[in-house]
Amino acid sequence: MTNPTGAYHHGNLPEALLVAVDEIVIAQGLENVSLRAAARRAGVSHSAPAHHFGDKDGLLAAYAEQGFTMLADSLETAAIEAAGQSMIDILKASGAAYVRFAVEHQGHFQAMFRSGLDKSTYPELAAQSRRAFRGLKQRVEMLLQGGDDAADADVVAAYFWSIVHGLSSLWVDGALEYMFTEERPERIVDGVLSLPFHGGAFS
Amino acid sequence: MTNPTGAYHHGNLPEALLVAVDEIVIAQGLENVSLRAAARRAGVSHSAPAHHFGDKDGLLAAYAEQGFTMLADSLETAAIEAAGQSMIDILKASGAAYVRFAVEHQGHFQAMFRSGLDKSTYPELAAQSRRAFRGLKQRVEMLLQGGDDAADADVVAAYFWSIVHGLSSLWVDGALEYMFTEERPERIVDGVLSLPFHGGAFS
DNA sequence: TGTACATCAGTGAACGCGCGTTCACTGATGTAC
DNA sequence: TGTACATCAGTGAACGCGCGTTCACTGATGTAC
Repeated sequence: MTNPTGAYHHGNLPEALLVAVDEIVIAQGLENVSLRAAARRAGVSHSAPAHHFGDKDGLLAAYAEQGFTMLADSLETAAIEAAGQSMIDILKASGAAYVRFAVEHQGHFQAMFRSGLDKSTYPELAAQSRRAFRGLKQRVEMLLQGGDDAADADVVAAYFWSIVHGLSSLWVDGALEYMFTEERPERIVDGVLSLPFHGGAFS
Repeated sequence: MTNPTGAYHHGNLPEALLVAVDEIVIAQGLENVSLRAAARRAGVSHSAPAHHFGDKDGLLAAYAEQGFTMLADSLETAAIEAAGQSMIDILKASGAAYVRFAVEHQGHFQAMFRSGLDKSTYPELAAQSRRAFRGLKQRVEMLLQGGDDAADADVVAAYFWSIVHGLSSLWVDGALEYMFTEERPERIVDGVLSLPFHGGAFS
């Protein structure tokens, strides 16, 4: 009887704990996430999280998986909304969605790539991360089919992924703002996303 | 009289502690660095590190600063060695040096961008990070001077930086190998670094 | 050549804290009959 | 309509651990005279 509503049963504790984790990562960093801190924020006893997630890694894996699910959904939505435009514009929209996701869900983004979790231990986490990447790669392959270049799809996919992941990482870690003090990050990102297939072999 | 040589004075404890930090980050992750663990590895008492670095953040800041110094030096060396080649090739060599640094010094790379240290508290850290970035930016500006495009130097610098930083991050976090299981990361990186100014406006 | 002394480098005990995990438990819910 | 019972959700005490930081200290070094 310690949670906000006064009820013994929380109602949706797993979800509430994931929200708590997100708040902690944003406010105090990924390294300060703990089962006890999440429980505190959710207003339950310190041992409640283990009941749902097993252990600390289980909690982090669920949080990261939630992130990959959201990212994959965002990329899908962006591609659908850009349908009918040129392949280059569809890719630009996907890239913008990737960076937007990273910035709007900085906590998830960090957990997804930096938690050091072994994906083979968490099959659902692995599945969602592959789903997120698969969409990007498919669109790169569609772009290449239109061209007359014998470009390597893996290399071009890695090229595009590096750009959007690099922008995301630099922004999330404060490096973009630190190095371009007079620019709004949004403007930088928009400018960069116009360059990848500019001129040359891909247009 | 507890250190390896049996001497009370260590000789070069600050440097030995930075080596210890590096080993810890590589073996156990950035989040497991502690003053006590570093002291243990260096074979000194747990309170010795504070004597040289003040507190934990001081130790991490010194480690990150060492990283930026090495990165700036590497980029400088790469540019000097590529002197005489085309601006595009000089940039490609710089990008390769950036990624090589990140992979060969994964511990430093993580501390440099992910430690969450406030650079205004550590002026030397700030200075070295700016020095590293300045070289990259200057070479991008030299490339643009040669072209007839009114490209925005900040945007092109961010573009190039995103690519090399994205490649580095994805590699360091294991994502490159996870997503391209049949490829050697070296081949992916080499391929990607051939694309940025391929064809079009920059050639 | 020796001695006094200042300075620097590292020690070790102590403190309070937050952590992950375990476990016997209790409260709440839902279902079979 | 009620009751017995199984199951699920969350509690709270306890454990051992590693941590950052402080502080009075001791050992080693170097320098002035």
